[in-house]
Amino acid sequence: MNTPLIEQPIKTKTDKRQAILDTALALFVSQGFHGTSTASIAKQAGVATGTLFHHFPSKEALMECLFLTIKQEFANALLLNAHQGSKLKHNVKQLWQSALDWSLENPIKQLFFQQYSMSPMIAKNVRDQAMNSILGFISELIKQGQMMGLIAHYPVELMLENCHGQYLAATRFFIDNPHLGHNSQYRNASFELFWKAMQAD
Amino acid sequence: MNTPLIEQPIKTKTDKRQAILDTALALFVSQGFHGTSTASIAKQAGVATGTLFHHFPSKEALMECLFLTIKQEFANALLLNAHQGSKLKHNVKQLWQSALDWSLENPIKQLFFQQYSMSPMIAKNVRDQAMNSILGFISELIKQGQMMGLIAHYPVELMLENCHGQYLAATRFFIDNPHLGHNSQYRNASFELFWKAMQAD
Amino acid sequence: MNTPLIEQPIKTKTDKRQAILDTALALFVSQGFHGTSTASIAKQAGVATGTLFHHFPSKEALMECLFLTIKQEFANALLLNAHQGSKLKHNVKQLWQSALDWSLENPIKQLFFQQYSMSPMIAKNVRDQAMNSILGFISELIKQGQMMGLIAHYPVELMLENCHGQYLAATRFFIDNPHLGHNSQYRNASFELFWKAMQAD
Amino acid sequence: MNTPLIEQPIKTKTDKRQAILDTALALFVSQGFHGTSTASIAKQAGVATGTLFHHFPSKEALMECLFLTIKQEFANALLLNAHQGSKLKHNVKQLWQSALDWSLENPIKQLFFQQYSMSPMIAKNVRDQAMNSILGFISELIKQGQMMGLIAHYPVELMLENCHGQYLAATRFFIDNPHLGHNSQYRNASFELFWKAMQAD
DNA sequence: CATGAATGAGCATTCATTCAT
DNA sequence: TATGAATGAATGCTCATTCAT
Repeated sequence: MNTPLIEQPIKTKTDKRQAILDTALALFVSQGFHGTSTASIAKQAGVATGTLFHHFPSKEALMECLFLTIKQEFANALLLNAHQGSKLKHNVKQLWQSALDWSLENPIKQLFFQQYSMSPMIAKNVRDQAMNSILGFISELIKQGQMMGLIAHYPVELMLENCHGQYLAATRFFIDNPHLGHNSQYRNASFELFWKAMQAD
Repeated sequence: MNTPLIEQPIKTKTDKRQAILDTALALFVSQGFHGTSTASIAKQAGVATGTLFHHFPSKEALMECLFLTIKQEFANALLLNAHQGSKLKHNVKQLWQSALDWSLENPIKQLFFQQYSMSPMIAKNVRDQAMNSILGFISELIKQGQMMGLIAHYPVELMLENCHGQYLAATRFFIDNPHLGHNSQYRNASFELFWKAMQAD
Repeated sequence: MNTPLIEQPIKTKTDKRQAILDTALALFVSQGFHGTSTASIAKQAGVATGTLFHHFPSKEALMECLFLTIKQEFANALLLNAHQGSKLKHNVKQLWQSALDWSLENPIKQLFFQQYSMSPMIAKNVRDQAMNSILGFISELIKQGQMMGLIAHYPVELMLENCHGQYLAATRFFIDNPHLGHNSQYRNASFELFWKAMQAD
Repeated sequence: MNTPLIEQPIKTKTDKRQAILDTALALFVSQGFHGTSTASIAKQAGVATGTLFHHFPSKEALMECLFLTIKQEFANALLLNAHQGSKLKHNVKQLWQSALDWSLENPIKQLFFQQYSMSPMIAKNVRDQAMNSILGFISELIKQGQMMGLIAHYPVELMLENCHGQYLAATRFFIDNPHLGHNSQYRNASFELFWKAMQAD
């Protein structure tokens, strides 16, 4: 980036759209969806109110886009680090760590999930779609583990919901206690709790 | 107004207050807090708009009252059935079953928790207070179990959060799949997942 | 109504509703429906913006109410002065004069009709309903005249539309030229044009 | 951009201007002036939003241009078929038929007149100008007929307004009842009503 | 000439809350 | 206590118009 003679804040078109998304994320998390006016998003993003509606047909659509974008980001982070080693437990632990890492590196986005993953703010079909695309992958892992005799034989849907619940609980804990986020005792404990629930006896 | 010859259904003061609470519960769950206007609560409860504000100083206060009332109801249901038998696992299972039962018998109230237990709608201190009053009791159980060597020695706060997460996951599952609510295979599975996570090796 | 010690401008509930209707009439005529904001109606009527929506569910509903109210007023004025004499032409002339008089006494309301009677602003069914309730009465007169051999035998619907068209033209003329409104030469001419079209040869 | 080998449908400048006018006509009639956004006109005309403003300085100017263009078209159609025969009634009938024909062949444009000829949408001077240029011609016909003793001696301005009113009524009727548009009984009736009003006794 | 992203004033409507009765 | 008409600030969204490319 070379220093221009005169500092000019130039925003490309993509920048504006992204600025709106970034600002919306921050405000939705800190003030809630209804507590955040479209005017305040636009203002803080440095664009006109009309611009928001040029890029997103409605406030709800903006929220939906935000949700799907972040979910995808999370899914990418998980898959990127997923090793297909021969030891299932090791693979699962890797996954768990990646998920924890992502949430610690993106605390705002994680808070966004905590608040909106189950809220009626986001249309049920969008929620389910996003969820299934990730949990579908976990679902396969569980079935595979059961066939190998490494994972307990409980109904898969129940186990999936349980995985999700334990993951949300763990991130909630680490975000409320950020100084423990890299404490291996706590991180291992969180995984062990999870794994003990899942493993075959 | 003279005394009518024919008895007319008269709502006592307490009735009106309760009608407002009941209606608010139903509407907050189905339409969300912000999606529910005080006018609609009053109308559906069969009272005037002003009446709501005679009983509750504000919409937020009404929500807070609702939240605390239901939490207390839940706590009462748990404690009522809590046996202090000698076998810890049995006691815990009893507790788990009571909690599941309550959520199945009060699905609307459970949905209310799912939606609002972690939402910024309810002031953090109120949320924490309600939570600790119940989890305080669970916390004691865990410590006791650890001392007896029956429960794994992970940090208690982490375990507490995990308990809560697993409970929310289980009720979410059973409310989404009501026909499995009394299927003992699923109910036992949900407890086993939980207990395996908690138990000492 | 006794004189209060201190003159207080008190508006009863009905007053406010009526003030809104009156103001809306004046503004819709002078600035058009879309050119008139609900805020300006409320302000000029001396009420809060919310009050307008307390009495009318929407701006369109306000317009519809205005339209039907004025149409009814017009119909009442016509019927009030309708004599059932034995001479048809005399009766019809009486009617024509009453209609002209009403429009001259209520120029704003007449302008309202000129602007909105055929505009898509008012739902077609509302327009037709209002129209038929008055034209139904005219329709009977025409049929009766035809049976008596006093009115030409053209299709009734066509004659009705023609009556309406001539009436609008006449009032347009007199409102554009107010000084001729009571000039009997012009008034008689307007009636003669009309009657000659209608009469049997 | 190099010359393409294959001919591609290219819109010439005039095409785009005309496309905008055509689209505006259709939309103004079906949705009203205020109900039609310039963006929607541009989109449906297949041009960019900015293009509309290259051809017309404002939405109002577009409307004015549309109005004058169509009025001229109508005037041309009338004059084209106007025979200057020796029998006045025959000439007038010819004119009436031409006018009816034009309105039946151009129903959208006729609806445009019905909606906007008297609306405050179009500046009064533009309206009057367009009107007089045509009615000036009619005005001459009336005076001529009066001098020949064929047309009744009422004030000319009143008769002009009456002509216009009857014409609007007739086209309204035929557009609402398209199947009668070529029924000679109805067409003749519409003329006879008109002519009887005008003719000298 | 043509484009379409950007603008920001303006609008209809909502809603928690008040208060005279 | 109970009522419900009245309030007016706040909000999501629209749209004619501009301008850099």
